[in-house]
Amino acid sequence: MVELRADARRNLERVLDAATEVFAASGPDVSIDEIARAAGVGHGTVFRRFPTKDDLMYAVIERHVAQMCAFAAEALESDDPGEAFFGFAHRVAELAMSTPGLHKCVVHCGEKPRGAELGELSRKVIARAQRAGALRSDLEPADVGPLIRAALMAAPAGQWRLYLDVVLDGLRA
Amino acid sequence: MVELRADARRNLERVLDAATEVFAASGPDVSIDEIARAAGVGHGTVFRRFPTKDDLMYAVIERHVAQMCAFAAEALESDDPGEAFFGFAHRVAELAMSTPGLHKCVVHCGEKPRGAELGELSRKVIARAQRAGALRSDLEPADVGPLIRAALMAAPAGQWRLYLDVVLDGLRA
DNA sequence: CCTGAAACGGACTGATGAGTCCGCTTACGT
DNA sequence: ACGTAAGCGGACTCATCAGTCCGTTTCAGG
Repeated sequence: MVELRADARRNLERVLDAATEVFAASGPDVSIDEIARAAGVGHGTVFRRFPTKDDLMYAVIERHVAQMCAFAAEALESDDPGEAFFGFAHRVAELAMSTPGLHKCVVHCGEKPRGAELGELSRKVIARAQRAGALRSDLEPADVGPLIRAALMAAPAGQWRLYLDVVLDGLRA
Repeated sequence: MVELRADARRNLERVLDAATEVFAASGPDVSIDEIARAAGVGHGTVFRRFPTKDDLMYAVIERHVAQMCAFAAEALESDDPGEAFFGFAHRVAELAMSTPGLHKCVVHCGEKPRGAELGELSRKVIARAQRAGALRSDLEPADVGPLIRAALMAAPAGQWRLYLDVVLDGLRA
């Protein structure tokens, strides 16, 4: 990609903005047509930049996932592994639930974009908390994420903090 | 429905059997065509008995839900509300996870078939346990089901008992 | 048997959504 | 200003699936 023509760049931005908005509002199941309409372009234009719907979704959630990775990295700096884990969980949940639609996209994309990196960092945060005795150790670090995500996605509108609290309580050693 | 012709009755049974099997294997998203094929009938035949896909699904999960209602009724007899609730939760989970595909159907159908009845009975079991101080009371009885269901559905193949355990621990007062 | 109503099943419709194609338009270097 | 390659967008294909319709087959009672 040497250099985009001015109109191309403008449309690319419009598409990304619209996609972010629409995915945030309605989750991963919206059609490309809807996004194209919101962006004020033809859907051919969307597909030219993002060959598949998933490609577009990855682009949209990239920042989200990067931010979560940053939280994890930060948690690894703390010298109280237990506290670090619970703080991390709260921060990630806060970010995820600030735009539930986008979070569903993150879940939908699973390991693809920077998911692997996020998974790896989380695993470290969790394993460290387990080693410190702050977290029950009869489950794999890989089980913690799904449990929390499941609770968050099951929660009705304003209730997710309560649901998170229940699961985190259940996770304590 | 005065009396079904012999071939009609035979096909009806075939359809119900096939639908149970296929829904159990693949959850609520299978197509009617697939079920009809498994039953060895045309899909027109399926639609004649069950005007919509949901009608078929209701018919298939009816026993499932009835069984869960029975568990709830039984739990209400017990004179230890706390124990009754946790036993109920385990029994329901056991039944649900014995055929995860069907359980997804139950979730999909939500309140429709005897779901309302099940919801009402569960509510009583939960409220009783809360009154007895065995369950944290900062959540509504209606929140307990979703939390447990979410954990079960998030669990990988063999791990659901562990996930259930985490959530139930978090629910204790 | 034989006949009519019940049941059958597959062709058909209509909706939806991802991804392709190509004739027209427009930016931009010369 | 102008030629051209990059970009555009919508019509089109292809696949899937719920639900309808109707010509044909089969059951069952007389």
